[in-house]
Amino acid sequence: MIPLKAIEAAPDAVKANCRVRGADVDVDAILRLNDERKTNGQELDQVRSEIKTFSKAQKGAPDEAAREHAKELRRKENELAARAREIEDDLEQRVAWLPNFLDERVPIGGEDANEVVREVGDKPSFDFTPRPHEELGELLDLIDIPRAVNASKSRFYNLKGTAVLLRWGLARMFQEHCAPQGFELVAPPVLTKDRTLFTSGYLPFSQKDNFRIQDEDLSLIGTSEQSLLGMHMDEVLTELPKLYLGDSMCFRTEAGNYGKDVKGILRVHQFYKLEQIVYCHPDEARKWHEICLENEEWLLTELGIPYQVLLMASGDMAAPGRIKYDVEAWIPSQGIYRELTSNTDMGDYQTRRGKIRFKIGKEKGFPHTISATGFSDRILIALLENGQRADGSVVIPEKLRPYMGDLEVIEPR
RNA sequence: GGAGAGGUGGCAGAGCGGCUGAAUGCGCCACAUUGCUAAUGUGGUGUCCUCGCAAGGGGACCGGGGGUUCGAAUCCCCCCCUCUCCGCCA
Repeated sequence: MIPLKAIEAAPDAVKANCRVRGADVDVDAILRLNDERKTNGQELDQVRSEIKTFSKAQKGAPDEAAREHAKELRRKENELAARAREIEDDLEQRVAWLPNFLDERVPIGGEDANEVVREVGDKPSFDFTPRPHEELGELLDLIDIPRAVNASKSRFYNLKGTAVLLRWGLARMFQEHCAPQGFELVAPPVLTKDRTLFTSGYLPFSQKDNFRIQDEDLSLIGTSEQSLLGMHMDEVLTELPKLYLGDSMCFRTEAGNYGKDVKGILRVHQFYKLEQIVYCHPDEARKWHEICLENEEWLLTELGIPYQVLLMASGDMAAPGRIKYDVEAWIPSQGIYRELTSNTDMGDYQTRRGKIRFKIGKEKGFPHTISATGFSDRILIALLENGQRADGSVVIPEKLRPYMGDLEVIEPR
């Protein structure tokens, strides 16, 4: 949420930001409404003040003329109050659509303007044609898509046997790495109300991305980020940073992605994710943004998965973001890097929306938030494909073995 | 799902039509006292909107929304939430 004061102070900067981020918001209308809100509010306060002093002078006895006068004041008050509500609703709606300001490091442009920060790891070379993960998954009895489709619909999958152990093992491994930094596990509700989605900045922007429960003010979360922001709405935090690892299933409609990545488990309606959520002092946001990225990279390095880090361009970032890194893993069957994790610094955009404040000593303000994937089920794609051998078996990375009962290789059944 | 109770400041807890932005206690801050700590005393201690250079002024907020009234934290209606008992249940 961009505060009204900031819009008043620098309307041109807000307009420029909208232009760069492709947001169609009428900033002048906001300014006009804001002015009207003030003048209308002043009249309202004036009338209310009159009502107050008048009724205070009343001292019990209600005479006819006095009543008429008071009723007239009340009529005026109702009128002005109704108008105030209209103005505020309109204003709120419009302001809600304003995207966050960008960090100065963000490259301006579309997908093509994304910058490769670094490439890490050696891409495996195979003396056979590497199989795509969905084939390996079937061969090794790890992923059963047809039967999940049978029970649900397309874009669902059954994770089976050792694959579930992989998920658990990875979660444990990542958690053990992050815990000493202060990250605390939270397995939150996967259904949240609209206000929570608004706070995290998913509403009103991506209305269609969440599955909605009929006749309820509840939607399935697309990421535990949503729950973990809703968690602290209206709170005044007295300690920062607050570091969480959100453990949850995530649900996405993938509306508008028909025909895209239909094979395998890259783009699905439901998946598991361990998410790093940071609430921190504004001065520390940059530091934690980098730490979260290091954590993501740590895991991939430990697993020997080649990856690249991308600094995302303005056009490739959702409205709440100030700056975002994506980490993409090498996918041998496709011969390209694909997004595995995503790490966004939201500034105070979300905490302002959710009225999440901090008060530490004499200092008050809105904490900054960072949402960064730890890992999600997508990592299995990279794990299987990069670890595969000619016979379809998959070698488990050494560092992961302790979490897998020392299992070294997953063999075809 | 059925029956009852309740939602007040950072917390606990009064108030149940005007003198209440709200008693009292705890916490917190400042000052005083004090070898240190503890204890004690005095004062202060919410958020938001708005006018003002400032000092300061006006307004809103006692779960949310509507209503009654000259006047509502207090009365009425609707919704949400919490607790207790019963039922059901992984």
